[in-house]
Amino acid sequence: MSEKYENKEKLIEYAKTEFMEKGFEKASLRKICTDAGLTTGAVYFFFKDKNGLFGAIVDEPIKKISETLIGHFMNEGEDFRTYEHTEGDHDDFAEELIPVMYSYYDELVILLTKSQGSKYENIVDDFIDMIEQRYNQLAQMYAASVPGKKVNKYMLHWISHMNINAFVHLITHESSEEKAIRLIKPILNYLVEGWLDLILTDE
Amino acid sequence: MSEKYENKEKLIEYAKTEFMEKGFEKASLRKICTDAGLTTGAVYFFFKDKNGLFGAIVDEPIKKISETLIGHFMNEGEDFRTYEHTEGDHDDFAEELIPVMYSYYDELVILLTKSQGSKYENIVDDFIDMIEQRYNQLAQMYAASVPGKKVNKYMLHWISHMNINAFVHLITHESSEEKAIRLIKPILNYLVEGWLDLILTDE
Amino acid sequence: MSEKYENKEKLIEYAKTEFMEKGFEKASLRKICTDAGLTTGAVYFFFKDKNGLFGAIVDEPIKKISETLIGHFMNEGEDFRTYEHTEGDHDDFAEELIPVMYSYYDELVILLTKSQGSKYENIVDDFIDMIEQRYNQLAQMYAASVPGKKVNKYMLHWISHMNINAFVHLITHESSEEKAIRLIKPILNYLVEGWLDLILTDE
Amino acid sequence: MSEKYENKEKLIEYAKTEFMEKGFEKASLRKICTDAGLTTGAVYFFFKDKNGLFGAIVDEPIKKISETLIGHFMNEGEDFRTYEHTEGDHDDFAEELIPVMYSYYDELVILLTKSQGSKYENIVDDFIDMIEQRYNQLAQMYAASVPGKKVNKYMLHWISHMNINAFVHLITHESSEEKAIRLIKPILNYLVEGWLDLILTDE
DNA sequence: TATGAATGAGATTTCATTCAT
DNA sequence: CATGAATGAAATCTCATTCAT
Repeated sequence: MSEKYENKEKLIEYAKTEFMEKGFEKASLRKICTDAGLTTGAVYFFFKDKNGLFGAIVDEPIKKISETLIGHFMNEGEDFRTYEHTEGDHDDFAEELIPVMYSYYDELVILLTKSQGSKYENIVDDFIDMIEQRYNQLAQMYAASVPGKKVNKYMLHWISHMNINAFVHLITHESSEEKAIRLIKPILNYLVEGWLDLILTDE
Repeated sequence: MSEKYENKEKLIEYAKTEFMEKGFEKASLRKICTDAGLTTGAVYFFFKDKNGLFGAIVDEPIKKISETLIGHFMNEGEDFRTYEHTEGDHDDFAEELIPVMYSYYDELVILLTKSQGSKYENIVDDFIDMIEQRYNQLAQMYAASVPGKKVNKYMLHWISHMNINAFVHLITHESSEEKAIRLIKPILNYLVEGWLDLILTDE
Repeated sequence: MSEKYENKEKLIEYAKTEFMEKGFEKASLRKICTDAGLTTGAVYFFFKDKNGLFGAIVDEPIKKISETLIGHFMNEGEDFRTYEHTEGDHDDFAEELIPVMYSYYDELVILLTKSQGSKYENIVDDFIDMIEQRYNQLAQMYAASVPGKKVNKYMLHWISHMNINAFVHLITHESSEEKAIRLIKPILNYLVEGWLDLILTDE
Repeated sequence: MSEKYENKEKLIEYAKTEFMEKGFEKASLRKICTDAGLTTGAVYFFFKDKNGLFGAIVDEPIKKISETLIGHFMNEGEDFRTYEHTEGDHDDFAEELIPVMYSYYDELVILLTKSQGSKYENIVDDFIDMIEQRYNQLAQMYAASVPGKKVNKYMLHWISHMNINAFVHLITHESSEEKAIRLIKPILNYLVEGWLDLILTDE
């Protein structure tokens, strides 16, 4: 039973190494298989194709992170009454997301830095889109309460980009989860200071 | 004289198109040459290799931008007496850099988004390094004046990253130079607010 | 009992679809099995190999058609006294063969148009050979009665070819049995007109 | 100069052999190149792909045959006044077409019997279409002159098929041009006897 | 200046088939 | 009765690069 997925797991393991080293595009299936002691065709029994093998590595982390993002940014639903996020909010968010991220450390680094050429190459943009929608809601509410102002779409997108990027930068530059948590909090607070002002433009 | 490098220029022109479409890695030299009405070997007369051709597109913009960066961040030399950068500073910087960037619009977009696999794939990091050194000087000075504090290297790097990224994001999302200038100023001001605090950690 | 060969039948059914779509060569056993809800190896329990599976589809129609051909062209045995086939003869033959053919419509279309690469790829030639032998008998008799003439082997083969081809063309271009019967009769009559003359050459 | 296309010609030569032996589908480019003393990639310098290489063999014969067909079946244009083709007509046609065909003997045999899987696999149908159009004109004229009759499309197609097939059968069964000419004439005469009657159906 | 030819290495993918369980 | 795993061979094609001319 423990042997059942031995080779599949082996394949995934060596794939991680190869993708990490060379990136999706230049990674060689032949090498992965040889390293795993299997023949090239074996990949195609377990996975649909090269993207499928890559997916076997990154699909779960993507799912978990998406869920966390959705849970945090969507669950508050329609009934939030204030756009005043406090420091605590960010701390909670960080304390929820960082552990998820660091439990898939290798996988995430691969996904975020080595996916070019794969069908996941735009995954960061997807994450950005997710939070951008929420930020847009907040911004629109705020704009409605400030006469003569409207939401600046560029700034909204850039701020969303910055937020996601803070996490991407974190995991790609700091391998310790503990340190990561300590670093991300002030960063989020820094980013939140004045962002609403930045986002509003004269009508 | 104008005909002398006709073919070289043609090659560069079609290379831009191809690199823009497919990225460095997947771009086909054969297609570039065919499109230019030349044969494959021609590239190797004018350029060392694929990277050389890519360089013919991006070397000049890189040089100009580096000069601007150095000019702004280094020229002040040792004699600056204050870390208090004012809004005007950033505006000057933006008004100097943006025109340079937008005068190489296509080339820069290629460099910043399509260079993976080329020897320029880490160019953004190089830019970051350049400003990071200067920020480090400022931060060290500031730290020296605040007892019990030292510079947090991670934050320093991240802030540098953010700054460069603001420009990268700009040129890859806003094609109008005029609008770009209007957008970048509040962004730089936003970023500068509180960054020194962020960068200092308890010793 | 009806369930016993359920999977075997399922396999055959999906094989028909696949062979029809892609032809023997390009048909994928893996796809057939997947479609049938089974795994690749299953084919090799029920059938010897790919050709065996193909045979499971076409063997019965081949047998029935061969029998009809033999029955019609051989049964008359040695005792026919005339080479004068009348219209009625052909009508009888057509009325006997067409129903057999159309009761295996799908199978026959597959056999006649999709068997390239299989061991059945020359089946039409086999059918031709069968009737060619009989035509040869007739022709030799006729030749014997006409001084200075001998049978032209090429013409004999071509006429046989035409006859079989009339049926192949029919089933691959007309799916209605009723119409098929109406069409084949004048065709056979057309073909029989003057064929004996064609077949004889000056010695 | 005589060496200029040496390798290209060599490639074509060995391709003929390989295609003839195994058919388009199963033919191995690798083998063709090895036999020609070249590497696999060489094919892709001279030709677009496998179909391109096949085309280098069969394109010219196809063109010549099409021209002959068109010349014979189309040139008479609008001014033909009778549908009564005489024996001489067929003889002329045969004497024109057969030499063309036999001057591309190998190429045609490959095209007609080994093209399955290539983009030429339906070439025979194309030829049939060409003459079918002309036969249709003749048949419609004839039908117009016989009250209560109309053209039977199936018969029209079948007759066209028979005519083309007579030539296909010829070149694939008789390698001598001289004999071919002697054989095809009576065949065409045989086919033309009564074909108009066959083609007309009661309205 | 550039061509045209060719290399050589490698890429992903597909497939029928086998076999222990 | 059928699975699931894996093989092993081959397939087409693409590419940057080289080099004699």
